[in-house]
Amino acid sequence: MQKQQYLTKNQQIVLDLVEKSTQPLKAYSILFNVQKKGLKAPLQVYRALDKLVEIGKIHKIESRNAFVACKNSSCQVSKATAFSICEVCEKITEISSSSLSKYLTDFKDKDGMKYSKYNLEFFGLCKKCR
Amino acid sequence: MQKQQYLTKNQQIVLDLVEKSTQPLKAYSILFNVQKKGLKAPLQVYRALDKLVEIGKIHKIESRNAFVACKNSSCQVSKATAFSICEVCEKITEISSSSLSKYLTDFKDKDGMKYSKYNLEFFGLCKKCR
DNA sequence: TGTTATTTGTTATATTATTACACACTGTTA
DNA sequence: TAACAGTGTGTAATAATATAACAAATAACA
Repeated sequence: MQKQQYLTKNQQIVLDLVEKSTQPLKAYSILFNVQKKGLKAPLQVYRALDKLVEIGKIHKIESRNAFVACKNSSCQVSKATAFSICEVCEKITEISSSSLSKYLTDFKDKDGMKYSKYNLEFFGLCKKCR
Repeated sequence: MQKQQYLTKNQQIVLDLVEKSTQPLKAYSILFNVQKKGLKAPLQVYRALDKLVEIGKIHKIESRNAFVACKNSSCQVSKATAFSICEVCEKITEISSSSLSKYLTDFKDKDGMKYSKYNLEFFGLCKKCR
């Protein structure tokens, strides 16, 4: 069997919700919102989220246990992510800076080790909150 | 009242344990290990961890919900952290690269926004696992 | 000594995430 | 076409991670 080409029903329902949201959503908030669509159990949501993260449609904000849709339409795989997080209003923005991603993708540590993936989270105050 | 100068008993117990460990520890594994020393409840551990993270003695590996002692003895505040994580053996190393930290500390986004703190996690395979 | 902030201990509970198992769907291949 | 492999689904139960709320103890210091 080939790798899945299209999203399944559950994955599409979850993705639609996350894409509509202007801010990151928590898993159980997603669950609450999709219960009318038939996803009754946490696992149904987590499975959809896992897949969507794997194929790069959404990202997980690790420090917040929350999920956002990937804004970068060409993003097929989630292997280089960077976010800015306002510590007051919790506004979260995906950073797309080619110089930053180039710097980090090329980064080698002391032992010359190169990494296949990274996640970066910046914290500070957004414009409004300053 | 002045900012706390020395660690409290609970904080010291938790720090000692985390410093002795060669790998990151989970909160409930810490709890299990310090129960003989009188810390019986999760909250006692979490409170100590919060404080230790705040003063930079330990860092949290967000993607793993685990805690490591800071290897950098001069690290007083935890505001710029970077780790490498092996996705096979889960070995985690704190990266101390002055060029990396300079690059990230100086990083400004499109709007010219500068951040006060960041956390970076690299994923890949360590030497042994390749 | 009285005041204030911080820390502690305790119980209960909230939040986040996974295990386990039976079954269904889809395409491959023997 | 029947067996199978891989993936996805539904469900219940439970594990793992983290916080709320409150009363009491402790430390700093005017």
